[in-house]
Amino acid sequence: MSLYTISQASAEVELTPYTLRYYEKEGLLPGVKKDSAGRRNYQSDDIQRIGFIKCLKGTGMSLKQIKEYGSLYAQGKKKFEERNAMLESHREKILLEIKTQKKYLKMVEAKIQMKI
Amino acid sequence: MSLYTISQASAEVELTPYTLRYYEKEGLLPGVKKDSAGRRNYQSDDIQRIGFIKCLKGTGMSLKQIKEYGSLYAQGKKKFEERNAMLESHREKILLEIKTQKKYLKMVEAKIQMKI
DNA sequence: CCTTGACTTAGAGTTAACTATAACTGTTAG
DNA sequence: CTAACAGTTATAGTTAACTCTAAGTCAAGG
Repeated sequence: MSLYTISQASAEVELTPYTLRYYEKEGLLPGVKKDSAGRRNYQSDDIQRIGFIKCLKGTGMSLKQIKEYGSLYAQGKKKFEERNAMLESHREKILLEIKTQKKYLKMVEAKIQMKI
Repeated sequence: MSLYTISQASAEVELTPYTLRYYEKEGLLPGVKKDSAGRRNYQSDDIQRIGFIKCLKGTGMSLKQIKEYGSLYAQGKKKFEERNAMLESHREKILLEIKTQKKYLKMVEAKIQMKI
């Protein structure tokens, strides 16, 4: 099925309908189609987009920056360099974050081993 | 006997004096000594504690839970089991988080490779 | 003695990201 | 036909974690 109501989309992407509307209102998810009664109809393309938003957000990008990324994306080829630079630098951030998490993991494990 | 003023401690742990006072007010950092004029004197032990708070916070534990952990810690041996269970489950959370970050990293890298 | 500056407290303000409410509308089952 | 239901909007409220302000204290240097 390629069409989702807001509650189906909500279940699919594991975000509440509130959050989906909020993301749209904030401009993170432009162009969601609506039916004749004004109800949102999420396409599988929208689901993909939300998936990537979750990825960026889950790696510490703010909604503001995600919106910025989306806007570059919407501007197509001419903003390709800028958009990719953004992803590259975000990639570095994730790598660093993983490194930090591993360091912290060691600290927690050391504390567990202490047995005091 | 290394002693730190709040601004020295702030520089040492890379948290603002505001944040240090806030943590103390919230009960995350009980027992910080003060001099005769009422000014905080952080001991190297306090610096260690703040380091571990940063570790827990940096791995997604809420200040509320960190406070809870600290309170178990303060109750010594009798709460050892409970405290260690908390760390063990937090350890699992970190492992999962690292896994998720790696997945997201792959997604970002895939997007970079797309070149579109 | 006086000013400067680093501290103190209580409490107010800020920000991000939701989360909920109220009032309303169109769809569908009985 | 109508009641329940799932959606809509605009707007208000919540939460976590700071961050700042105001008013005051204290010690040291000139």
